[in-house]
Amino acid sequence: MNATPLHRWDVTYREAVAIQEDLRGKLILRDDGALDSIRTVAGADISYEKGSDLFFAAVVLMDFPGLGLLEEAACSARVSFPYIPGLLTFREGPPLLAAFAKLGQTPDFVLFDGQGIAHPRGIGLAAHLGLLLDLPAIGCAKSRLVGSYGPVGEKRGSHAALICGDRQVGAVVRTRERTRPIFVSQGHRIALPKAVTLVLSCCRGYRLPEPLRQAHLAVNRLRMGQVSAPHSDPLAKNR
DNA sequence: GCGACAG
DNA sequence: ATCTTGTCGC
Repeated sequence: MNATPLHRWDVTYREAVAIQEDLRGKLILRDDGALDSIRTVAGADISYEKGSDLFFAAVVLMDFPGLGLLEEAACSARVSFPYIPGLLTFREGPPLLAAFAKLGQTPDFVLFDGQGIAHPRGIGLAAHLGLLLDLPAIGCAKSRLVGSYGPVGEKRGSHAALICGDRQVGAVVRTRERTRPIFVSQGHRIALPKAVTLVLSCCRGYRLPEPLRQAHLAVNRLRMGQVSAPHSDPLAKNR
């Protein structure tokens, strides 16, 4: 019955690959009905000090399409899995999921800073975590992991297909003029056209969509040990 | 064997 | 990702 082994994070390289190969088939790459009436969006990011195994993760929840901050959840955690291209999920996944667990509300879709299916085994961080969270998810990477693409138009909103093998695995999107494009790919429960549209509607004059920008700012404030939220200490629930 | 390589 | 200083351009 249970063809899927229990998911584990303390794995070897080989086990991690096996988990990815097992989970990739469970991804849903079509638009989900939940995307018909979007009210909220979340963005998540990680930050840590060089050479340290103490990671900080933050998730911001914003209303959509207004993009006003609704909630912020954060967490710190020890990480031992090294950075290996293609296995980023096993390094950043646990802290990110811990932060999501503290979020009071469930977002209608999530933006991750990493690849969705534009990945060697078709399941990057955004796809993997979208699947585990069972939420529509989109991968927004700042650089390429796999695939090739042609020139991207100069205007905001222009995009080129990201091709890997004989498949389109994503889109290279110009979210801001005179700035390098970002790599958008399906994570889970969403089709590519909608993913591109949503990412663009989350941009507010910056290269990165607002949920990811805010999560990035939040996680860095956190690491710098600053008091950020007006109402609560993001790490208060840890104590 | 060599180059590529999300964060 | 992080480190690191100044600097060029809109």
